[in-house]
Amino acid sequence: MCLSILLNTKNVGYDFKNIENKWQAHWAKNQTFNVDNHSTKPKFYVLDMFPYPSGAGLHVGHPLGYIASDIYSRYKRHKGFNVLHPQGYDSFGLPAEQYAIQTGQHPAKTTQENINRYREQLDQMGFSFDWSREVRTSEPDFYKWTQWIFLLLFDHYYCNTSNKAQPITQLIERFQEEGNKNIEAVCDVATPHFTSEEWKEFSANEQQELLLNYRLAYLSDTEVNWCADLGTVLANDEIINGVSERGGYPVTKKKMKQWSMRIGAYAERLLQGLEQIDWSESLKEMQRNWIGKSIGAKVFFQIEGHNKKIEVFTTRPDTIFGVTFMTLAPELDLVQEITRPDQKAAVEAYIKETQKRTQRERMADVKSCTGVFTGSYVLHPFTQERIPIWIGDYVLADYGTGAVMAVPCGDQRDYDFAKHFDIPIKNIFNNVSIEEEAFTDKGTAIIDHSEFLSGLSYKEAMKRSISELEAQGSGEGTINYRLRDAIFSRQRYWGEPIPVYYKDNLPQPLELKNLPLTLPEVEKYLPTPEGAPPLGNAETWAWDTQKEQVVDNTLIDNKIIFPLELNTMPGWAGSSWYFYRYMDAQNSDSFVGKEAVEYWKEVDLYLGGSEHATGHLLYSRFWQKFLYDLGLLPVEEYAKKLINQGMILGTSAFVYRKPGTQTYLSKDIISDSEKLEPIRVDVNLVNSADELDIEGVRKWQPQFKNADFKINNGVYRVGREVEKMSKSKYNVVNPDEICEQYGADTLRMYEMFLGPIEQAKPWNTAGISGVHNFLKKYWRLFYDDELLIVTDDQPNKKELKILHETIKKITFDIEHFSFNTCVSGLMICVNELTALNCHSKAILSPLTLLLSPFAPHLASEIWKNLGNESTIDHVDFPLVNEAYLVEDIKNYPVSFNGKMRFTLELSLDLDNLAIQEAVLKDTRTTEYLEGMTPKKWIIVPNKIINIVF
RNA sequence: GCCUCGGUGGCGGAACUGGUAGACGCGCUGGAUUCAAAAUCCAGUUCUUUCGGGAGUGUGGGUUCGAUUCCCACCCGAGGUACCA
Repeated sequence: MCLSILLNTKNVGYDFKNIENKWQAHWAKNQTFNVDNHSTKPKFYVLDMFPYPSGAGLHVGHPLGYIASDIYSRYKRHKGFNVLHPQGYDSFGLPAEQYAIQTGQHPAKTTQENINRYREQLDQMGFSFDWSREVRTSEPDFYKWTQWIFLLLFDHYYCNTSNKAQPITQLIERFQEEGNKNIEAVCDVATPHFTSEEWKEFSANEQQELLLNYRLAYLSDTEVNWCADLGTVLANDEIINGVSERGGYPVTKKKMKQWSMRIGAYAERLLQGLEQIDWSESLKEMQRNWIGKSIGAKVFFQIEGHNKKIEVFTTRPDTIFGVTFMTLAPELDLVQEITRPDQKAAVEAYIKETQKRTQRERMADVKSCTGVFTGSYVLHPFTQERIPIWIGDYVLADYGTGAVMAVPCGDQRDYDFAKHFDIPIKNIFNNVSIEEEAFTDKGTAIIDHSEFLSGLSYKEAMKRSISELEAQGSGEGTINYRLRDAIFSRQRYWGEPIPVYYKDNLPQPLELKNLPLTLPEVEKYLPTPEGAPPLGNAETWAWDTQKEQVVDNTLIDNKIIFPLELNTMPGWAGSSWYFYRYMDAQNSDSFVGKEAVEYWKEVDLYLGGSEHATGHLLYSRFWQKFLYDLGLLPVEEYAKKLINQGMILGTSAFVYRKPGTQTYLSKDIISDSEKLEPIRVDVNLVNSADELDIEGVRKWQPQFKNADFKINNGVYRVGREVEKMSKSKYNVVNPDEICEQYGADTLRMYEMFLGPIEQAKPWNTAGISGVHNFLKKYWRLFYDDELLIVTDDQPNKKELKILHETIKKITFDIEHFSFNTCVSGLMICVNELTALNCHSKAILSPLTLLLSPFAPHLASEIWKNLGNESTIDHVDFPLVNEAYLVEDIKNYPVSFNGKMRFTLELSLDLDNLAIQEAVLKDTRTTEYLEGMTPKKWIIVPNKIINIVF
């Protein structure tokens, strides 16, 4: 017994613990991966999406992308590049705030603790980060510049003539000269026209209000999900079935004055920019769809007996004669104005109902058809027919104008609505039946019963209807984007303060020299009893315009001292530009120094999850384009290439409780008819055969202390389910334990071996021993126990072939981010060399370099023991010598007449590239080829052979 | 609902532009070594079979001499859906 314990604890041969401690200390001491902004080497910037430091610590899903980017960074260093590979923390966020609400601890404190834990875990895995450039979005030194960018956005408008952002001062000058009638600028729809004289007569406040309609950061009334009981605004994410996830309180829509970003101004450029970047086609497609460009027309419908017109956007102006009703989004202000007294009650009730539904529910629900008639009519622009106005929640207020002209014969949604409410349907298509469903095929449509449009195709009718609408002033051709302006206010504590104070209810920006405007201390992190954001709890949160500093609220006189903004910025603010800060993290004069940004320019490889496709990855492109317009950044797209890593899923474990009892049935003795409550248990209490550690569970949670576990054949078997890895699901697997048991190199290789980097996959430690065994086997190529057994023997051709095949494969696979097949390739190589009993230094030395990006600790140790003076980290990667590969290639893929392919076994006369003998290997095709005699053979070594008949 | 991605042995996955499906690893089976265990090594392992073969890459069709790969329809799973990060 004693003996076996002794033997088990002694690590024979590959002692990963010592090796890893040694090299991590070496890297830290020598700052091996700190990178210089002045280098003669070509630059390469590898960026990870920085983590949010959560209280659960880093789990095995986090490092997946970091390992991949680290492999690539190390590879690039071996290829002679000056590699910038930084890391930092996206340290503002909701969870820290919620923890603060529960415990009263300052979020800065818990964030710092979490960061310390993350750092420890990251260091343990041997990443080659340049930590001297670390950034944290919640540090005043960093958010000073986030606030500065906000001020820049506030100070600019989007000029459609120069097609870029321009200073607001320029706009003011033009207003003074000519008013706003001829100005091509992106602004709010409702902005009235004024002349130069009128502008000059406006009061200063009136002018400021008008300018807000043009600023890229602006204030406007926006709808939010309001939960009165929690006293806070909720994300759609936090709402389940119309009630809050926490507590189950009702949620309603509420209008609030909020900061927004005019991202819509950049819609077209965000779309066009996708063409220049090497991102996956699927991700670009997601962004395209999110931006949602559609070409169509605005049409104005005169409201009967009213001086107003309703503006609609339609992609099908060709079907304008098929309009039989109009639908408005229930939340439009206009609805109140036009509702007739006899419909008032029904409309009000309907609006109330809609307020309970989230937008997502409304979009997801296509089956039920709901709506109410307002009692009012609009007039058709061409026929002057009366068209009833309805409201319906399938129309969304923030897409287009929130109003649609309904053409039931040409749109299925309108068709269903018309059928349901018995509204007439007009068929305006030639020779098409609309008895069963709407006719939506644009390709074959011929318009009929439509005056001047009759007989025209879709394309012709589109053109003609737009020109007719324009001629009579009741519409115009236009382009609409689905992309909405981004709401920028958050009623939270733990975010960047918006550097603005209010004078006469108008926002006044601070200046750069006043930044950072640091977060005030508060007693409570909840909203105030009056419903103001948490910053409303601060006692020192007023701006003294003379002293230019934050002072006590009691001093507010609205002459010199004014109240500061209470909202904070959203999570995406800091993450929209952090990658530039890494280039020059210590710079206190600028967000990034000119020299640094000229050198690094842009990110060459960006790695992160695809869940950010339409959030972070769009917002950051928007800010990039804006800062580029101002001449602050050298490129319009910041990330040349992007790889999305798939999420690692956890395998949760369940025990099954009989309702109302403390009896739990083993999974294998449950009959189908039994209704049981599945309860999650910690996956760490279950072994690989799904057997539960019953005693462990009893200790784990009090509810199981006296539970009755019904076992089968002596074991309790749990149920399994794959879902998102999360602390609350008790399925988190921590990398620390694996590092402890197998070492970081094994963890790194195993995570890569698990599958393609871009694919989502469940975490399963079952195969980890295979990778660990590989590293042990690798070690044994070099050492007999502790003694180096590498020889100076000349390698034979077979060994050289194995090595060069592997070099070729690894190089190709790293460059294509196929790290799982890299690991396989290395395994095959080591197996073959072991079988040949190869210990030749000429083979093993380059092989060490191949291993280095994947298992850097082990590679470093071996490299040093091979007698190399320099450490392995910046040594040249081995090059493939094709000569070793060509030699005995026998199997060539063959194509006939450039079309068919199969395999041919050839004996080649390599000197003349002539075929000596050819044997068809693929017998299934011989039948087809019978009687055909080749006229010409075209041979390209290592490529395809073409045979022309 | 909509957008994007995925579905291959008991498991993770491989298969380059359509050409011997299941590389590599796990697990399992048998063997060697060992007093025994660990570790290591060797052999086998898609299913089925009357041992001739037959079936097989989510389902149903299509294109092709030939389909995991291309096209159409469907089913299931994951991510996103605008205040989680």
